[in-house]
Amino acid sequence: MKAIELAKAYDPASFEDAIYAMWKNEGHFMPKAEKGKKSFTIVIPPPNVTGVLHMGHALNNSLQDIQIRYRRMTGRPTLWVPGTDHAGIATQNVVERKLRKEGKDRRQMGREAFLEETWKVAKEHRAFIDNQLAKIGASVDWSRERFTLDEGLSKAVREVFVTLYERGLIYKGEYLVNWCPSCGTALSDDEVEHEDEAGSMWHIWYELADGPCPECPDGRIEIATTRPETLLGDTAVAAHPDDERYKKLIGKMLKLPLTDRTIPIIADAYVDREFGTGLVKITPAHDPNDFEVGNRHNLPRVNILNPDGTLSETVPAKYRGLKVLDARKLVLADLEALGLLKSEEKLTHAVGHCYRCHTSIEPYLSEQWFVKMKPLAEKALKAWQDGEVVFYPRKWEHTYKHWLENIRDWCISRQLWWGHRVPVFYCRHCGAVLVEREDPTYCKKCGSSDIYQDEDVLDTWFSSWLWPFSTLGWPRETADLKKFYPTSALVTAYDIIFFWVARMIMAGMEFTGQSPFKEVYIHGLIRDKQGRKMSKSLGNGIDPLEIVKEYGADALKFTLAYNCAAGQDILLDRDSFKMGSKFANKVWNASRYILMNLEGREMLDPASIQRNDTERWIAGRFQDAAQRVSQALESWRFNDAAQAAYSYFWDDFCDWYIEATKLSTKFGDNHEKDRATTVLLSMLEKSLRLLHPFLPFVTEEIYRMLPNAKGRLIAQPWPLEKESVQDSQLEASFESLRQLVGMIRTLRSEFQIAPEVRIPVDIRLDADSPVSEFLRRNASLIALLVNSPEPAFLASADARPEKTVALAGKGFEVFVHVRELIDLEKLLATLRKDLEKERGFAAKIEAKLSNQAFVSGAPEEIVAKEKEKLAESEARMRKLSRYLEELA
RNA sequence: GGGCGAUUAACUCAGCGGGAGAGUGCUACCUUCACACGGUAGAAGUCAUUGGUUCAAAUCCAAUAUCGCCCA
Repeated sequence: MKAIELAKAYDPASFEDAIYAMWKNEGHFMPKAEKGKKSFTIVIPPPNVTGVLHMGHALNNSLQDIQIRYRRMTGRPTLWVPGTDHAGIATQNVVERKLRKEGKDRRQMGREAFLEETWKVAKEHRAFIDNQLAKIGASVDWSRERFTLDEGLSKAVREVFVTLYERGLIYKGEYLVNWCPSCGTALSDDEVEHEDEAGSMWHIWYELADGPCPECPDGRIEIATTRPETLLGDTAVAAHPDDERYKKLIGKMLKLPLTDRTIPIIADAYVDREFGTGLVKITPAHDPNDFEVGNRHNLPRVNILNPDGTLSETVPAKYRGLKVLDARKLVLADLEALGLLKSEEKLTHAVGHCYRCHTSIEPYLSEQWFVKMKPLAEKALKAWQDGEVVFYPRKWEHTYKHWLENIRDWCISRQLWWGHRVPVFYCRHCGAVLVEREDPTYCKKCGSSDIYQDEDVLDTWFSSWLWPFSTLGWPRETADLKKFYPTSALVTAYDIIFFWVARMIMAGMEFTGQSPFKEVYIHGLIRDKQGRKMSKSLGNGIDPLEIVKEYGADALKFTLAYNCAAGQDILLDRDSFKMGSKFANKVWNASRYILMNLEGREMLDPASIQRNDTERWIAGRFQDAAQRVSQALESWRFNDAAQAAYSYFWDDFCDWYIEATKLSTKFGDNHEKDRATTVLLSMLEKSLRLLHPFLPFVTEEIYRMLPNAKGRLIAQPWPLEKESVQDSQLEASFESLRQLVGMIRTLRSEFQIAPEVRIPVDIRLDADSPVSEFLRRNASLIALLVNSPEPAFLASADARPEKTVALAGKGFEVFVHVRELIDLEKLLATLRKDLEKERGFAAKIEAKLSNQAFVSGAPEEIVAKEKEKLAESEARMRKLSRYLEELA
């Protein structure tokens, strides 16, 4: 063979793009048809089409990619469906902002022109996101990429809307909804973020219309509110029916301040007698609870707001057109002037904000479309109870359950243009409501063709909740749907369990009769080292593409996986990614070393090869690692998987195995060199397969150079063998060798013996030592690893050689010929310290063993282990004491 | 108010019943063999506090404190 020269430094930028293109062009991302193998499918959580992938996406997609690559290698037909989400509000905001900069306005443009513009922007952004996914190495099947506004997915939305309508689960009605005055649309409850804000509780006097009376000599009552401007929409004041203080006032009328209206005092059990004065102003059009009270008492609803959040025609002229906060100031000032403002106390209270633009949400009375959620939620709950869907970690199932059990109807109409238009038509002639699978051209009821479509669009989540099956072709019975649905797993962060995960399960149960995925893996969020969420406003975000540029996609992926412990948030800074980068570099250089030494070597027939101790040992370590990685990935424990791979490759493969092979490759004869090289190449090839899911690019790049490569690494079988090659005897023997080498190295280091100084070493084997054969057999290896001439072996009865420093091993002693090189006092101190430590250890075990409760209570094997530990410790103490005596 | 998590080495975190671990950082020595993005060796922790269960507790239970998240 010829030597193969890899570049001296690992430089991911020089090959990652080419490798990705190669995988893609060769069709490796598409599922292979394997008979008899169960498919493995993941649908990507679709990012917002106008968004930019942040570190959270990088984590999410890295984890999916690791799973997908692992399952693909196990031979299952594996599919990862990519795609994006049209993100109604967010996208419309982006485009409107852009238009404003150009001096345009969507209303002037008209719906059609606006949508055309939005499609253009969406397409550009989508290409950008696709590129980002490719950069981080996501092995998604691009031929199946979907967008929530695609024709097929829109069909699914239509089908679902009409079906739910037919089943009586969709209705239209005038209710209080969460209104974002800035976005100009209704939002669902889940789209409102509550945040504590500093506010005030104002106490206001309401005067009785008929003046003072025996029940209220003061002629006025006190109410408290955090939103004084809404008093303009009050239609009653309520007290608890059993509240003795106000019983006699029920039915009396009040002058509503600042207006010429009068409102009644009513009784309703909703009022909390303990709170404030026990009297509550009732504003049915601006508070959810008041809305209910209003319904019970048939109160009028006075909607004081316009859709843009300014005060409407229903309020006195001076307040009209003011924004809520300005109106509040003016109302307070006017109340003050009238002597009706009793007091103000500061408090903090939770205020709802729009999850897209962060504007304060107003409860707003309007006509909207809703989905009746109870029946859907029941099915989703049952699916979970029946074990059809399992969460990793399990704790998120509580969140899921709690949300479903307390679910409220879902407001699905949005006052936007960008999205799936509500598929409802109205007849101008007879007022009929037409909900059909195809757009009607005339009214089915009266035959008139004077019909028009609802202006609103549907909530984006109304299309994303269908994602796992709509992407596979539903409602058509496609081959993909049959083969890949239900999908295997969903990978997402916990912040969208409500928005998305629970709703997908509901939709899956309702429309396909099964849970859309079997497993839900919930990972944490990425935060900075101070634990703060990464955000644009804080400027503490880390752009995954910059990390890819600086360290490579493998470093990004590996670092994220290594730090991804079940259910925990991940705290990172830029430097954290050095970890993955260093590991990739290590893999690169270990491979470089092996490949650069192929000159003149010949590959031997693997069947003819006799493996030496180290080679059998590393094979065992490899199997152990493969097993641990597999198990960890099967149970979604990414950090365990990454750590097992890491410590195998670095601590075992590089530090011991490769080092040990130098004995053969540097000092062996040609046949021995060929033999060792053949084994090395085989172990490297297997190791690359094991590492591939975590470091796909660098492993594939190296694999291309391997003389023993077969095709592409991405398509190679997962290297876990069924038969165990582990040998605990061999493990233990190798452990002794490591101990022996470690002790000598420590001595050299502590007494500052230069590395190039070769020091002779004798090894005295204990009488019954189980490792004597092993150590004798590996004498040359020991010599190589500690830089000594080949050690001489002594029997237990042999005398200690002169002028040596003694070291106590397990089953052996080492005599190092360096007495004249070292400081006697220091050596004595070291020995005393060791002995002291050993005594402390032995004393603890003795105490345990002399405790009758322990001996009788603990399992036998534990007691036996303790006895063995004590015996070992005693043997070591005997050796150490002897060394001290000899020195004295 | 209800729920969930966290508290382990200077930092970021694993471990979750049987002698305290990793990565980074730190110290010493080494640019000689693939890697200084390296090697070898080392220092570093009353596992938040207080009780309890157990032969045995960082690990299980209870309370407390601090921090964080979700829901109302």
